Amino acid sequence: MTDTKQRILDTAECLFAENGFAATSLRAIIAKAGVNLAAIHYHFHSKEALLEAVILRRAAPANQERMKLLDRCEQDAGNQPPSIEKVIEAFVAPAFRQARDPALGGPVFRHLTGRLYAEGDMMPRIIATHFRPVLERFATAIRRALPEMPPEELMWRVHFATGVVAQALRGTRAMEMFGVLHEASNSELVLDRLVTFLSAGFRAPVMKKVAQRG
Amino acid sequence: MTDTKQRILDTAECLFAENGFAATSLRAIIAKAGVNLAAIHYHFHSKEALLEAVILRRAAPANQERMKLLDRCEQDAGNQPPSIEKVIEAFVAPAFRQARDPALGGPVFRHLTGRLYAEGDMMPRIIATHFRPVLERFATAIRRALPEMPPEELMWRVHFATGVVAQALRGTRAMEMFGVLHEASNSELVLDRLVTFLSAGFRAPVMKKVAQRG
DNA sequence: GTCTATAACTTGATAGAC
DNA sequence: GTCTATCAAGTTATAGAC
Repeated sequence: MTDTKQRILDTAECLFAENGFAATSLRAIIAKAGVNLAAIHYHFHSKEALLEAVILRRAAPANQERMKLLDRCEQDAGNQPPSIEKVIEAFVAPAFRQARDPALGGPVFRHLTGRLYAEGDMMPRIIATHFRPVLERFATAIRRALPEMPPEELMWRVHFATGVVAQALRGTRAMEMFGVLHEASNSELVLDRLVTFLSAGFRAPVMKKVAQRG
Repeated sequence: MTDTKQRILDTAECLFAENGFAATSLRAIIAKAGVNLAAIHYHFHSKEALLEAVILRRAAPANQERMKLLDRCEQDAGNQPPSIEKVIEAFVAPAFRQARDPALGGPVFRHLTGRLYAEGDMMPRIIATHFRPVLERFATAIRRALPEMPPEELMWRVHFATGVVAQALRGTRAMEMFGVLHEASNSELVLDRLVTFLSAGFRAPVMKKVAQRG
């Protein structure tokens, strides 16, 4: 990959994560990257295709790792389904591992992922294309880990959990707003905290009011 | 309030919720509202001031109701702090109540709130101005409801919970992506599900690994 | 592959008639 | 209060020289 192309990808990743897709102009990217405007259209075709390239570069390996981790969980568990803790960790860990590796852009892409998850409907095509297979596989694993849970209830919990993951990935700037000191958000501890919080939510007994209606 | 002004507010609310702030042009608003471009600049001063007006119109009464509900919880509980369930419900219920009232714009503003929560850092000034007092009051209530929880851990759980609330408010379009049938998201049941999920997350025992480090 | 130049269009904002 | 007309700047994208 040429140096120019890579610098464009890096800079775009950074600015999309920082300001969002719509609010980031190509000219802001070329200014920070020190490249020519036409170079973007040469290497990528359009602004949207650039975003897709940015996503794919990091999401593809992360999603492969997610699948591999889930494979291993299911092997280790033998005939039984893996616990909800293991499934959640398999899904979230790759993003944190990536964030700790400067060669993979450090925490920048994690922020971008968080933003994309959170905006969600803003770029449904891209999300659906590159995340759907992984998400469906994990949805199945979650169903198997909690076979007693009514499907409708489980769907809602997955929905809620998506919000947690997005928030956790996006980082802690929201917390800083309140002037709270806190540990680095790529700490291993955050992953543990996340798994604890989510697993408890998933395992919570179904409310009677809800269960009666189905 | 003039009819024009109100139509601008309604339409802007709708489009900001649908497409985000940056991606919504003033001309898209005037087209859908059937008003003149200059009218926006006459009634509001700028695009950003329009957003703030949109937010304030709904957030102010909702936040007042949040405070009132929390007051009542604390009265009912006497000397003891109210349970985490009650605190969470006091915070979230007004948004759902508002969403069920067509006179208050129905679910539209709830979607917008969810988006603002989720984008978070995108409009920190507005969020900080209009939500900070409420959030600080509720943070205190949560601390009192869970006095055993180490403050650092609690901060993270509040951070995670913010993501859940944002996701729940934003609605279910992310779920629809997977073709799942589901009940209406302004159902009373969703509120119960949300409270159940979040309370369980908050009450989860602190992991040993985390507790050791503080 | 990289550049300049520019087309073609959209944006937020304003001036001034009515 | 509401309109038309317009500004100045910024946008994505392209054509064509090198």
